[in-house]
Amino acid sequence: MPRAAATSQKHSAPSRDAALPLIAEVFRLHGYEGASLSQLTEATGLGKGSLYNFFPGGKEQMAAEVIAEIDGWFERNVFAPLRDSADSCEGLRRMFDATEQYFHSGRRVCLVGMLALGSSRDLFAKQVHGYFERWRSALASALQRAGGERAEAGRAAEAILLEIQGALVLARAADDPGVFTRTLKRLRQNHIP
Amino acid sequence: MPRAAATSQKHSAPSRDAALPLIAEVFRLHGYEGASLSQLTEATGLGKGSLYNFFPGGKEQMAAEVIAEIDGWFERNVFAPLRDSADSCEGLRRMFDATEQYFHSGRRVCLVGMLALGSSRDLFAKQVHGYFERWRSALASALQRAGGERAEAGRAAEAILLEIQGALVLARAADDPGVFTRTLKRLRQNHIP
DNA sequence: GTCTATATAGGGATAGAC
DNA sequence: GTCTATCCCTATATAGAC
Repeated sequence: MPRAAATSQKHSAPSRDAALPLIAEVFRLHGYEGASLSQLTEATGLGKGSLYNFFPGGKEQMAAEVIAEIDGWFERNVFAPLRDSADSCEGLRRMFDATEQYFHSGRRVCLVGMLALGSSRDLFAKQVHGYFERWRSALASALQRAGGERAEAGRAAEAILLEIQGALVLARAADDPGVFTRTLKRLRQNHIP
Repeated sequence: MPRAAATSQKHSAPSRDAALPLIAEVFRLHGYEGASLSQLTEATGLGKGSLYNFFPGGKEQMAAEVIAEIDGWFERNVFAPLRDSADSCEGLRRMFDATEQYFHSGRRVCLVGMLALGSSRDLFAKQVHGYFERWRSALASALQRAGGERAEAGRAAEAILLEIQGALVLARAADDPGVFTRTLKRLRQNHIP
């Protein structure tokens, strides 16, 4: 990626990949169908023309690229550490830290989970499926190396993922991020010796 | 409710409260923003005129009444048994049975959870909050009567709810209802002696 | 009460000037 | 590459005939 250091200041024509996180936030706030082009232009400071120049496929392409970026972030900060850390407990720790950070301690929803539930689910089914499957698989690998039996590690990985997602739903429903932080704390205690 | 026995056959002008479940299903399939009046008219067999005659507040009122109906169903089939069963384990069993049935063993999403995540969350925040809080509270009561300490029962109730929600998200994301049934099975084993 | 027709607004998307 | 103006469509909602 041939880009210089400082990304622009959030208003006044940000570059294409500086715009992606802003687009992501609009989707998180309003959902896929709920997000309108007007909101997208306002959030990015880009006119419709520029948006369609960057993303000829319109909203659908924007969402797809947003998912891809999220997936990339998790690949670097979560999946890879889980798979590659020499000390598997260190991998788990990094997963929990990154997760807590990414979801802003429960104040930020999971866009991928939202897309899984929403009406747009079929549009992005493959990406959504891949994201969770790669997370589950990397987590299972770490749990197995931490001393678990193979089948049991797989089940535990699934359970942990689902608790994270559920905590995000409930935190939002109760308007209490504490649900999320409590859950992560409990997961750490249960799975990191 | 002054209504006779048999509700109409799903097509050709169902009555107002026969329409509600059909409306609910449209919301579940397409989300709140994703659901259009055309889809609502098609699913119910009612013209727009009739729909607005029944629900002058439009989509928002329909969704609100759908949530109220869901809430009522859970009150009767889940919350009340949890609170009132003489044998608290019997209450837990009835909760898990009703939950598995309601969500069609993981093939049906939780509309209330969806609304919690989506852009419409502020519109229905109070109802969403109330639904989960009453569930949590009833469940905590049962767990406490089953022999748990008060604070611990509260935490366990929160954890169970969140696992159910997370399982629904992941089941949809993975397109594998088994995630949900496995989770419920595990929860039964862990909490029903 | 139920329908058809219509009003009005906003959606996504494109064309073309700059 | 970026904007403005515009296209077409579908959305929600309403009016009025029956």
